[in-house]
Amino acid sequence: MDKVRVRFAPSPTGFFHIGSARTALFNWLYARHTGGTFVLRIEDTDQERNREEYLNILKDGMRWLGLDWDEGPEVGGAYGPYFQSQRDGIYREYLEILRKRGRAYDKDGAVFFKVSGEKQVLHDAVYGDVEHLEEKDFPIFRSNGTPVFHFVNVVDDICMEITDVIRGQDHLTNTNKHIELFKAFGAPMPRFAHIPLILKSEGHGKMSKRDRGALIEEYQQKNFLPEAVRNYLCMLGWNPKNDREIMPIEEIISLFDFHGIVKSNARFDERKMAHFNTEHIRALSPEKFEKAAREALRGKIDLGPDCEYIRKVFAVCQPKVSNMEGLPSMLDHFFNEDFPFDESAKEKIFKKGEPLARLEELVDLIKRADSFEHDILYPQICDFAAQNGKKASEYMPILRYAITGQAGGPDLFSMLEILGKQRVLARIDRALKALK
RNA sequence: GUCCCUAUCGUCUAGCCCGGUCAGGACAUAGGAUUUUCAUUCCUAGAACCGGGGUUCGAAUCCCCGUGGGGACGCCA
Repeated sequence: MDKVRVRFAPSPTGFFHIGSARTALFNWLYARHTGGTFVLRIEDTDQERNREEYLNILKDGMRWLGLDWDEGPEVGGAYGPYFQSQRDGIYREYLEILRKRGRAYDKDGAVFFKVSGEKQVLHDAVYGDVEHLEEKDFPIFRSNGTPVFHFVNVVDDICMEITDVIRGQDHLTNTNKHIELFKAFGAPMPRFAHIPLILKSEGHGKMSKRDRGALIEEYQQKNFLPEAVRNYLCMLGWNPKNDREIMPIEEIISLFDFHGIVKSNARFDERKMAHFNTEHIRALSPEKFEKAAREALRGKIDLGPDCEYIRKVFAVCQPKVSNMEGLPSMLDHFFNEDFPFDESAKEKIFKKGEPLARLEELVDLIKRADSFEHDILYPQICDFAAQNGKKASEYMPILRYAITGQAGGPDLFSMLEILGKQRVLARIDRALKALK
């Protein structure tokens, strides 16, 4: 069997849509699974709508998702150029072939392809055999002289020796036009594999640009883990048939094939996406977590250079983080003694009892404590509460609030240990004054 | 309107090809347990074979017809 060559052929006329991203992903997976070549080809024949910035967003999004291409813009390759706007000469040559064979004719200043009038059968790797009749001749060159999608798509797939066309199911009936063209050129037909569409999480139709979660840049901005987004996208329309979902990409690559692709369209679910993100964050090594956290905190909290303190802070926070968006508020107090006291948290803590009185009682104990180690201070405070005939839960929440300004967060005693006696006492003092 | 695809819990899905399992997993939801803080974790529960015909001893699984959902019918890609 020939070496697999697949391509992702977006047109840079909009932002990087989640559906496009998944098409790119499936192509990439198949290339990596088979040891084949992943080509990035830019279909920029519609001059009206193409914009340089969209191309950058696309390339940036693909790199972020780890979808590296073997041929295409920036990396080059033996089948270039990889921009359709630069392949005009090639399209003219192919047009001549069709003219000579009597399959192309002029009409209204445009050039039309003459269809065979015969029903074509597509042998789709996912959907099986699909019969369809293309009834009408269709334009292949516009009256302004530029070639049309169906034509350039097929010509390029022939020139670039694409073996497998993996694309959205919205192209299923278009494929008929493409089959006609391949046959008219006498070119070998690639294998087709259409993949189901991603539907809106609510309402009708497929995911559109305006839907929440539809653009890859949203996830970049919210500091989702790219491997989490990629993992979730893998499971939308494909599955390994072994009940596993959270998986390293290497495992997915080794398992990926057309057999696992589902035929019915999938509804996007941002909660499940969030779950994948949380799982991937928790699974990060300390080093990778620190790297991701630093990225998420850039411009928000100045951490300074790497040090033991930062590593400890990250270590207690990582198991509590569900998404990187919440990280700045969770970490703020570790790097800022003037941290704010959260109002809604205050309400919750002051709802019953006399938390400030309890806090004052703790001051003495903390002053006398000769160790701030988690395993020593923890029982001490429990004992202290018992001696006073109170529950430890009357002391802990207000202490947490005093030293962090929040009602939740990492384990209290781990934080006390990291902060140390002086800072804790100063914070209690500050809280006592601020909350009176 | 014409054509094409599709149909299992609210959602993503396994099972279907090669009929026989209490129809399995995950997210979400609701309870509970543990953790004298916070969260995690764990357990449990509810929750589906679109409808109707057929074939068969037996249908989620095969066939037909409806219905629902999606897509394509551009000098967009």
